[in-house]
Amino acid sequence: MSSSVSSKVRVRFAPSPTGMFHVGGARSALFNWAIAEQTGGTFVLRIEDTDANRNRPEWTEGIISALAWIGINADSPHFEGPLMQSAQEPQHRAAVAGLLERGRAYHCACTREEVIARTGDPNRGYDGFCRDRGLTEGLVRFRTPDEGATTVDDRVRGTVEFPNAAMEDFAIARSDGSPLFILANVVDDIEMGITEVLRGDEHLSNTPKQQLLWEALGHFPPVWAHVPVIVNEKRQKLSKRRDKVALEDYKAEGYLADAMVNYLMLLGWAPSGDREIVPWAEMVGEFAVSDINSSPAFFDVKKLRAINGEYIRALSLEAFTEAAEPFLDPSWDREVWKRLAELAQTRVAVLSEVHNLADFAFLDEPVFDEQSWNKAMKEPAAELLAATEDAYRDAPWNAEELKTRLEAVGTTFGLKLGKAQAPVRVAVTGRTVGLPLFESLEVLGRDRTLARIAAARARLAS
RNA sequence: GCCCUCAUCGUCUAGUGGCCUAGGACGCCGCCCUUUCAAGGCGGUAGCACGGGUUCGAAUCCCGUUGGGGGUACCA
Repeated sequence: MSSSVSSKVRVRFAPSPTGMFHVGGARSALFNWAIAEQTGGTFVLRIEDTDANRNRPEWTEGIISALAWIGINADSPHFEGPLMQSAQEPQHRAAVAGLLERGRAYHCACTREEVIARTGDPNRGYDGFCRDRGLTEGLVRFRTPDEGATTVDDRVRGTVEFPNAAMEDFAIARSDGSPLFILANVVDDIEMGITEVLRGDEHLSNTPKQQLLWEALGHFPPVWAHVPVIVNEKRQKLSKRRDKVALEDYKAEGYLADAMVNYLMLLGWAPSGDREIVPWAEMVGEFAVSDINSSPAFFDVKKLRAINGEYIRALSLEAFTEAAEPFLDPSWDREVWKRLAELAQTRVAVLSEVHNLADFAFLDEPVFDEQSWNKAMKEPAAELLAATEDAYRDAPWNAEELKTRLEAVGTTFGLKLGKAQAPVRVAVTGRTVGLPLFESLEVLGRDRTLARIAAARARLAS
């Protein structure tokens, strides 16, 4: 067997471009990226596109931009690729030919029905019928050992033994000669000099087969690390169909990349001490594959939201104002938005929430939330609104003064400010909760404020 | 069915035989602050799946049970 002379760490991330890039993949990529950065090694992106009819070129672009979003940048010196697996087909075929030649693999012409008919057990795997028939066509199977066990040394699971008797002679190439995932994956890893394979747990049962392949191909297997899957509230592996898993959706909702990265790293791994909000550079410094948890982790959006909120609040006002930009209506006056941004920053957990918080300032008239209206517009709302309108007509237009005047109005009705402000808030913003009222009024301006109060009075009267 | 695997508050986790009366965070609840809502501060709720061992001593080691998850394609 040959072994690598170089001690340079080479990891890889090998998604198949068959759908939206999802959070589980993102976490695996992040773990690999952390290893590459920490060791000064290389992260190779390989697109596994051997299943031609399930691939679409645009998915590849999506993967690259999604990786870039979470900081895995193609311009980094640690980044290599993307390599298309399909381009490696000659090497795959050569490997199959070599295995065939050395008797490590053989052609098989059995159909599944025939195998079942022979074994009488649909659950049992292939029975090895064609092993020594010397066929020259049909799919290609790898000859697995009949006895003993294949031992996989995994950095997160420890030593895992797989009895060879339970391992069927698995297929490595289709009848048309095209390579199958299990083979192509190994050949590529060998070609690319991969030293550590960190991937999702769902591949653990492929590992003994792949390890056999590495050895049969004349190489020492890499260091394996299988990270637990991410599950939904029902404790099942996240699925593209059932669960909200697309990284892009989270981005579109207003999750910050840094927050997403921080959260994803916390799924199955923890920084030292009682810390959770940790910048990437620090996490890279202390990340260790052997510290990764071995039990499945639930993707908890509530926690993600909380972390995102922390990151949003940690932003400078300028950065926040800018980050929220994609979530604002194009028609909104950005100067007005700038005055509102400061008030909104502590009140959103995801950026998309700024829209409903700020919209009142840009609409011709507020959109009334019925529940809010019914709750706030009770006695003596009509009179209070009238008094407020009067009090505001000649008021110096600043938040402090507006507050003082409404406070005075409230007093005449025996109401504290908390109660007195409710009808005014609903009249002006349409909702019972929102940004601080007097600052909002200051931004809105006298004319629009008075007009809205008058409109609400009219609506109340009818 | 078979193979593999996992098991600490509802959730993510700390914990690697005595520091554990099990720590932190999210969530939830309460209080304070307060023009609503947040933010912030303070406090509370809640957990070692079960049963056997090993040991002076077990959340930590071993065995079993139960429960969960993954795999079992001429998919990746």
